[in-house]
Amino acid sequence: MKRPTIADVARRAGVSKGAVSYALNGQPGVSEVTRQRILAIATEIGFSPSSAARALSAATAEAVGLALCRPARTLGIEPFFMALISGVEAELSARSYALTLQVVADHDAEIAVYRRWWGERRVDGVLVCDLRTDDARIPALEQLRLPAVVIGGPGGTGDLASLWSDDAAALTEAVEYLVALGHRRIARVGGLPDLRHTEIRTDAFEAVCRRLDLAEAVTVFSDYTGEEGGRATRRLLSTTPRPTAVIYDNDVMAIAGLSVAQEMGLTVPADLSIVAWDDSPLCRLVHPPLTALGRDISAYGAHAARHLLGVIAGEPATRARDETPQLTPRGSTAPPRQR
Amino acid sequence: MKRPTIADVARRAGVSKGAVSYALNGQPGVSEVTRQRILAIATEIGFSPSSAARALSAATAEAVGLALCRPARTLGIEPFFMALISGVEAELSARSYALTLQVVADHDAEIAVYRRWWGERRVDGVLVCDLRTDDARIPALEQLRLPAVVIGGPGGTGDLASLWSDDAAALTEAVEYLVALGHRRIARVGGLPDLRHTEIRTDAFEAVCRRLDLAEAVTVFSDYTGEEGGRATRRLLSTTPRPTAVIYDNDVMAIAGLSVAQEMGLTVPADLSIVAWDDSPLCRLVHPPLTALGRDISAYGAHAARHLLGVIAGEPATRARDETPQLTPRGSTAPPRQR
DNA sequence: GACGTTAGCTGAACCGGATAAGCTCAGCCA
DNA sequence: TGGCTGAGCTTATCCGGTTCAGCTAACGTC
Repeated sequence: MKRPTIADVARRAGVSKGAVSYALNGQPGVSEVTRQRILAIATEIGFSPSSAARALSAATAEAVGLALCRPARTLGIEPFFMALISGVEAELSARSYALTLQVVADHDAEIAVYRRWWGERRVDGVLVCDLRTDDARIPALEQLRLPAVVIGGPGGTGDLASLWSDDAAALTEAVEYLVALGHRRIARVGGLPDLRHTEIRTDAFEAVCRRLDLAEAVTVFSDYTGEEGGRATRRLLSTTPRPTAVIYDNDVMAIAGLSVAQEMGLTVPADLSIVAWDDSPLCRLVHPPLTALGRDISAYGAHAARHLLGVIAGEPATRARDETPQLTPRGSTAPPRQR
Repeated sequence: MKRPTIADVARRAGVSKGAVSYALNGQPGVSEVTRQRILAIATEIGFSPSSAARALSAATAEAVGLALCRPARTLGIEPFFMALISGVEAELSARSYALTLQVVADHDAEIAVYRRWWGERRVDGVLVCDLRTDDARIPALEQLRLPAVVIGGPGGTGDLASLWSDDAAALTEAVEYLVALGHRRIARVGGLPDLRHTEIRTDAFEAVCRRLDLAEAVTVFSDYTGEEGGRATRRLLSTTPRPTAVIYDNDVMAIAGLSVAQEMGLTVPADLSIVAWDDSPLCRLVHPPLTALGRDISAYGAHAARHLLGVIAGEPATRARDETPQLTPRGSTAPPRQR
């Protein structure tokens, strides 16, 4: 089966290539009668314009890039990325943009990918995940002038467009909720310490603990895997006095923490309350179901994609705020047992 | 920052565009001295050839497509796809192929995407997931002559290349293992019934139950979500006599099943043994950790990608077999309690 | 009836590579 | 010395679109 080109359509319609181009792109320059005839023929022979040819002359790739910089090991487990991607995709495919994905080992490799994509004109813009403090990708992208939307912040995104959610407010709400239940010793299992949102959450945690006059705000850092989450939990639960509540920076670690607590003979929520970030179906799978700070991650991805398409179209690079994560109380939180 | 083109390199090297092209692609036609000079200049000004221009003249996109046809709801939870994608990616990026991803609603939409990709010359080939019995995508791809590798089978893949793993053997092994522990009433929570691999597993399940003279081989079909997996489990555990072991078609349903069993006051594994497919870190997160049929899904993806690149290069479309899933016994299986 | 005006189209240039064909010149041989 | 060869380059063409300049015929205007 031969792929039809614009010349095939032109020949069958008895017009020039240019006329076909005008007709298909809704440009003036052809009569309505001719346009309809050309459209009918194009549909009939199943013509879709070569993305390469279009990219070459229009200098636009009709594609958006996403580089994921996490080891395959942790990529799979967290539902976060897949949900994000499906949201991004929904927005992109509605405007027939393609999504180009690349898994990279570290930030240097990621910057190299951006540089290559830019040189190859393979993408019109990129989405940047997992913002770090003092992130080398930001100046690199600014220098390339490659349209980008940073998913993260606020702060540390340079002059690039960004999309952030108010993690500080969400964490504060979670702590206040636990305090309202009667908790005074609250600990936290954080994510990778050099990620910007870990820093934001840690600062917020310390601030609210100070404000509410709680015991020292202990944060143990981890790497989002179940193993590390379990280990961190074991360490926290071995201190005296033991915390009566733990907030986890993702769902996978929270589930591992729940397992560890039960293994150590503690009853959740009577002996230990657990709050997870990244509410996902996983949180409802376990027993008791986990109280979680969640938001619609698909919508977050869609929002980011929409924002990026705007920047590509030439809109100013603004900092947009997405919805604040909402606390959904479930069975894993309760007043602490009186002792 | 202006993107350098081949003309820029040519100008700085004092040669023609053609000479640069020969030099960069390792073709004869330039002296070694000139080649080195051109390469040095290309590196210096950070030149990478426009993928669009190359695609246009070479008629190759240097990209592979993957359409995911599951609702966003279930896509996120299962680690399977993300692991598969990271394996595919590792193989592709090593040969500087890009991966183009698209999430679609159903098979008709997926076929439309293939048709568009083909017309746009956007991809050189595609990976096909979630093979169904009597799958409309197979004839569509054959008709387009779009290189493809079907992940699934055996059987039902037409003349397309495919990659399959011996699910029948794996399921048989799991049943034999449970029988060796002393189980006689084994049930199964299957995936979507019109998926080819569900059919294969169901057939294998019925065959081994007949051979070992077990009670009727009951399979309850589900949709891979935790909700449905839990519901199916509740139904199975309410029958009399109750099964003493359940095999689940994915990890998420198995975890939900574990939760339901514990909620109903059953002890796992004393009252109920549980076996999960798709061994993933999730299986080790819960308590007790789940006995699982697992394989290296990243490697599976890499294998599929390698196979597809071969087909694109013109190798015959063969049916390759990947490693058979291995049973990893953990805490969720034990001899049934004597009653 | 001569003269704009404009709608509706054509022809050609262009995007940035790959590549076939052609040109130049050194080296070699008769 | 002239002809032949082949290495090493240049030139021109092509891929399949977009877009601009230009052409033609119909129409309105005074």
